[in-house]
Amino acid sequence: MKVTKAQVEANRAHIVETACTLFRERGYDGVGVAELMATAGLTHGGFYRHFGSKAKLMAEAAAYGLAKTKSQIAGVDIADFIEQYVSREHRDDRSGGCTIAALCGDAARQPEEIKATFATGLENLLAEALGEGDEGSLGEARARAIDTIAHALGALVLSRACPDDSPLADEILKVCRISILGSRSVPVTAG
Amino acid sequence: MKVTKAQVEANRAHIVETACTLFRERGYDGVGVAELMATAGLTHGGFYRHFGSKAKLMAEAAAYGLAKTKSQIAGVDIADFIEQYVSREHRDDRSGGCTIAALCGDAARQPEEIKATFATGLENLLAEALGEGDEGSLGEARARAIDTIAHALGALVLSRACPDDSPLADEILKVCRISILGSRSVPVTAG
DNA sequence: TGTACATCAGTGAACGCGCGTTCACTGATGTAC
DNA sequence: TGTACATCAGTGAACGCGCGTTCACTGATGTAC
Repeated sequence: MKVTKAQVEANRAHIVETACTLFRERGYDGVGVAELMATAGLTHGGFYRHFGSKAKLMAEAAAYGLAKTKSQIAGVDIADFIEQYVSREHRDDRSGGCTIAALCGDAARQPEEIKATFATGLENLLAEALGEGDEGSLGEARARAIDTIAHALGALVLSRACPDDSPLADEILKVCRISILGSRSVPVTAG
Repeated sequence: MKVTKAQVEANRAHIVETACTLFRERGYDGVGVAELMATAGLTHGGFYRHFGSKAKLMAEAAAYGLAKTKSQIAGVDIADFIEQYVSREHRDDRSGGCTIAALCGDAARQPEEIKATFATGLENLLAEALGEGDEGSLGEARARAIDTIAHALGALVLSRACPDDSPLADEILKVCRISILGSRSVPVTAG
C-alpha cells in the first residue's frame, strides 16, 4: 500500500540510519539487504524504491555517519574529545561509535565512490575542528589535526583487533590516550 | 591421486601463504575457498584435507602474516622502519604489506580465536622491537613502542580509506611520518 | 629388494543456503475534474 | 467539497548466483610381508 510523502521520507531516513548502525557493527559484507530492511521494520522488496543498489546505500550510510560525527565534535574541547574517543566505552561501542574507525578497513576495498565519501567526510571534520581556532599557522593546525585523528584512530582500531577485555586492548588505549594528550600540549616538531 | 609427504606439506604452506596475500588484499569475506584454492593451483575439494574450516585457515593465515612482519622488523632501525611503513609504497601494497593494517578492521568482527592471534602476534612484534634495546625503563620503552605502532597504523589505514592518489591520502602519510619520527626523538610525556 | 595392498591428498560434481536483485501485485495516497 | 482514477511505496514470491562444505571416486605413495 502507498504511504504519505512524509512517511516515505521518514522510512528512507530510517533505513539509512539503521544501515549506518548495522554496517558499523558488522561491516558492509556482514549485513544483507533483507536483514537490514527487517531491522528497519520493512520488507526487502521495497529497498529498491529508495536506493539503486546496496552499494549506493553504503555510500549514503557512510556520508550520514561522517556527518553525525562532525556534528558531535562541534564545540567540544579537543582534550575531552580525545578522552572519549580513545576510551574503553568507545572501543566497545562499534555500532554507535566513529564511522571511520568502524569502516575504514572496509572502505579501503570499496569503489572510489565510497572512498571519496570518506575523504570528503574527513575534510569536513577537519574544517569543523580547525574552525575552533588553533595557535600557529593554519597549515600547522591542519597538520596537527590530521595527525591527532590518525593517532587516535590507530589506537582504537588496534585495540579492537585484540580480544574483548584483554589487558593489551586496555593498555593500547591508555598508552595512546596519554601520548596524544601530551603531544598536543607541546609544539609540533617541524619537518 | 596421492602425493608425497613433502608435497603435502609444501601444498599446505602454499595455501596459507596464498590465503594471507588474498585476505590482505580483499578481506576475509572477499575471498572464497574455491578462488583461493584455484590461485594456489589446486581444486577446492581438497581444502578440507588441510583445514577444518575457512575460519581455521583465517586464523592460521593471520598468524603467518604476523610472524612474517616480525621477521621483517628484526634488526631494522626504527626510523627506517617508520619511513617505510608510513609510505605511499606500503599504502598501495595491501596484499604484500602489514597484516595488522590490512585486516584489523575485519579482525574486530571475527571470533575471539582470531583476535587472540592478532594480540599474540602484536606481543611478539613488541618483544622483537624491545629486544633491540631502548633508552629508559622497559615499561616506558613498551609504551613508546605500542604508541608508535598505533600511530603508524592509524596513518596507514586512514590514508587507505581515501581515494587512490588523492592529495589527502598523501597528506595524511606525510604529516604523520614527520610527527612520528619527531615524537621518537624527544622524551615521552609521562602520565 | 620385490610385490601386493591399504592409505589418503587431490578431484570435481553436488548439497543446501543466503545473497542481491526483480517483479506482479496491493491498496492507500494524491490529483484531476 | 465530492468523486473517479492514476500513482507508487511497500509486499512477498521468485530469480540466478556464488558461497562453504560434503562426498564418491582416483591413483600414486607408503607400508607390510
